[in-house]
Amino acid sequence: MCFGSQNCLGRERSYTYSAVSRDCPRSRRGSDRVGRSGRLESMTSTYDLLNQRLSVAFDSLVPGADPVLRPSDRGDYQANGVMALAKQLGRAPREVADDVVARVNLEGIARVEVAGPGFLNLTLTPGVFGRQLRGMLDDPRLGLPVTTTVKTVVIDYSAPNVAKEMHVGHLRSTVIGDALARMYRFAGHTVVARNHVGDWGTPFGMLIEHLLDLGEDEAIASLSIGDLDSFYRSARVKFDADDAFKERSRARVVALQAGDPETSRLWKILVDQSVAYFAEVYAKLDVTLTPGDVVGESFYNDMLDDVVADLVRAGLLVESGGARCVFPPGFANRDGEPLPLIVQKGDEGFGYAATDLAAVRDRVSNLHADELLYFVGVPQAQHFEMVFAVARLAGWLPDSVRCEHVAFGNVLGPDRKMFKTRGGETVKLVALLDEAIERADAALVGRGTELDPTERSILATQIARAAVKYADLSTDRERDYIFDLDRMIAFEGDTGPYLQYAHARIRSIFRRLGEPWRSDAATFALANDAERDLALGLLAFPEAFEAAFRTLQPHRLCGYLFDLAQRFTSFYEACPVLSSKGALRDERLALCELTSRTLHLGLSLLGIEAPEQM
RNA sequence: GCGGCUGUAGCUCAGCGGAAUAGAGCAUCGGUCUUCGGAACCGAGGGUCGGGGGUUCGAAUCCCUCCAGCCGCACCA
Repeated sequence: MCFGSQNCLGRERSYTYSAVSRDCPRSRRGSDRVGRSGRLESMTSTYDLLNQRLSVAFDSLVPGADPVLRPSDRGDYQANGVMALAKQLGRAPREVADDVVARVNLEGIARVEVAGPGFLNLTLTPGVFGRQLRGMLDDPRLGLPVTTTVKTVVIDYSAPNVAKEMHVGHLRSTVIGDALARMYRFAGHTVVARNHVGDWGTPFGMLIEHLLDLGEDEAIASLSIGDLDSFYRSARVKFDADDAFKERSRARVVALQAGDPETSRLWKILVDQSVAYFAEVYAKLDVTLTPGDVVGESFYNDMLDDVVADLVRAGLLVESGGARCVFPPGFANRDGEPLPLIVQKGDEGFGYAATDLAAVRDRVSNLHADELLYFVGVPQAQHFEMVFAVARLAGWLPDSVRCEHVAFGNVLGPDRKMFKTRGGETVKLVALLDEAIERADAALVGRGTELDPTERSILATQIARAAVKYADLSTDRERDYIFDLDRMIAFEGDTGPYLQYAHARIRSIFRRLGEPWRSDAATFALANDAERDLALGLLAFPEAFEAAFRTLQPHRLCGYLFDLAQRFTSFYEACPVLSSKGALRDERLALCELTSRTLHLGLSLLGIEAPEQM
């Protein structure tokens, strides 16, 4: 049975692949180049290059020993693994260090020296700089690899509620989830985005009755302008104050659950209007979610009986206090008694645990997911632990499937309390974005921009989005974070606009250049320290991406990009580009080109635009 | 009570698969500017890494304990 649009949309969609982001360079997949040998080869990052060579030497002393290679302020990189190795071997660290140096082959790659208790400080050769930078220039992916084992990854994020306004609480899930979705797609995986909207449950009785009271046309008009909160609130007020309305609402819930056609039609109106509204918000946020990704709770209605049947068959379902529960081992309530996951409530209704279980089951068995990622706030940590535990007990979730609750902290106001308006209400997401846009626009005006109002408004929107998203993405997900518009929109320091500005300045250089420029002739002498520092920063892009991707922590990529932007502005101050001549000019232009592309790609992986001018 | 998260410079945060002087942004103070976009750059001051123990040649990082704050803990999602 197909209740409504979401269900249909969900099924209509091919399960294999959904939205490609507007700027997600999936189409640019082309890093696999045909090398001199004629084989398909992918660029090896500088870090990997060093690590591979060092590992050979370490491995010859103790199999599998890790060089512990890190960026360094003493050299370009340092390897700290010698001390641990020495301990295992029971030898003096300096002696082991000398031994490693004697065994390692870094010919033409780096100079090594032993320092301190046994550090290996590595200084890259000019030759390796030249080769690696050239490799990046010729690679649209700038050295970021494409996976050789494509996985199907289900990313569950955003999850607003039907007939309810999206508020700041949805911001983090939406922004962080979207960034990871983009990163996964870029890495070559198949992403199935799932927007698990709240489209089912008892509130829908009152919402439908309220819709009828208003009249359909009136209700649609009210919902389509995005005034969801007042719609919901009005329904709630009537429900609390009017017994007759309350009675109608209850009856309506029963009708909805029974699949009454007229009730389903009315329900669908609510859902459709809300989904259309969400799409507007996503567009405003520049997030890749589409209505096709909406697969709400109701989608799983038909599967709940099977979920229960499976649990019964597995002997896991226990009746307790009138409800049907599973007691996964290791969870206790406040009295120290086993804590249940309530699958079916005493009134026989299903709660969110049942839906979440059905979703796991569906995503593994029907979508053939290799990974399940849930971008949901940290307060739900225990809930997900229990759901995953039960799913494993029930056999729906094999160990081979990576399943993670990618939690994030709350959004707090500048007073460190949950972010609310003066009146204590949740802050609408659109109101927040509009405010940011207004401030960005005012900043543009204040700077005496020459853009016409239309261009200016587009730019202000891009800047505002960058400010808000970067602020959210650039700190460790799991911590609560303080939403302070003043700081994030300041355009100074570690902010999205600063990164955009760095990028725009580079683009400006190429605009001034007038003629088209090709990097083919560029070579890298890196005579100036600022040039070398910038180059070193450029080479580190693959590690930064890899770290952010592997740990599902976009803030690592943010930190890298900010560092790169700083290296660039230092270079920009110290090294005139356009007024330099000959090979030096080409070299500097090439560094500009690479920096520009790295910032652009890096930001796009975070879901942040990089305008050509600001 | 049990479980989880957090505590690093005045403020906001990195760093936490242990490593050589604990980093950044903002704010403060001082410099730079007839040159590619000053939304910039260079520099300075500012920290008993919540307290205390322990492991280690070496701890912000690992272990124990205490303190403070936030969150979750049976039919709302």
